[in-house]
Amino acid sequence: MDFYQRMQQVCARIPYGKAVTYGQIALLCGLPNHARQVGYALSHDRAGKDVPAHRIVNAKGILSGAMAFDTPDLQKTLLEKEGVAVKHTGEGWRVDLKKYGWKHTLEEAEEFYRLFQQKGI
DNA sequence: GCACTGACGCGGG
DNA sequence: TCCCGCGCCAGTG
Repeated sequence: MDFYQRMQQVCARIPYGKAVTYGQIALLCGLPNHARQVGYALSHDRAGKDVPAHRIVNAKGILSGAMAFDTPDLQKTLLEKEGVAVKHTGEGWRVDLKKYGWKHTLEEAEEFYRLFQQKGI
């Protein structure tokens, strides 16, 4: 099970209407400090094309919007369609991670990873 | 092997 | 909260 396969498994478990950060994805894969690889993987479709990439944002909750989607507003549109409020700020479109974040604490993330390991993934 | 790149993260002020 | 600097690491040429 390599990094990209794990990523696919983790991404597939992101709940509808929630947002997660790159760093959390890496952590849930059991590989801390690999946030950049998560971004790389998504932008190059290394983790499969059916992952909910629009639910992945950076640590501040800012949408990448780096033309990685077909249209610049696609990520924002998809999130709003799921009931996630997206607010425009100086840095770009931002979601409230306090409200819509999937995992809020390190403990929750570690617990999730333990369950992941038990399944042999 | 080397240098550079990037959908990033974090601590300090 | 915002801004800044430094750290991080697989891919790529």
